[in-house]
Amino acid sequence: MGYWLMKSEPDVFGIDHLAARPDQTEPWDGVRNYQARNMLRDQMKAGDLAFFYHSNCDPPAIVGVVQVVREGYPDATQFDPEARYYDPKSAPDNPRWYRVDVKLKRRFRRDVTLPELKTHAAGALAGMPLLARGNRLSVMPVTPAQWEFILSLERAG
DNA sequence: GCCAACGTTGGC
DNA sequence: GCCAACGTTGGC
Repeated sequence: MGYWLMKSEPDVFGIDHLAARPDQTEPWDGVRNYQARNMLRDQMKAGDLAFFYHSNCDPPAIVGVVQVVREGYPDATQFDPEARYYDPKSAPDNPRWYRVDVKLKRRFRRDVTLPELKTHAAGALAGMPLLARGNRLSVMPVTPAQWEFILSLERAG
């Protein structure tokens, strides 16, 4: 089973929005970066777990866990001229962008903030893309060891 | 609100 | 194919 981290801005679509959705499930759409697209399309499997990360807020933090409940399929918003994420260069017979469906698994007992994560950047979380300078990937892999360590941080707080 | 980092675009 | 210009991300 794979582990991931997925970023979203709480003002746009935060964990509260996900919690309010029917069946607490939502398509994770609007990803318009090829590296992230490849992970959504090719690597994320049903049953995989992901940290839900709030970005562009104070403080940025991991706030919960979601589960992939539908594997990669074409992101319909790319074909909708009214949609914010419309991509006129993407052809319906050869979709450029993909999404997965995620379901809220649980909220963290407490937020595990980016500053807290950073205190382990040279230790247990070394090499984590989230902590790399200038990182902008909105979907990224998490190793099993990193996953367990972050859960231990949550429990320790 | 600022700005560094990064990906994409498009002229050549 | 190079690279400058531009737009976006996201921490601060």
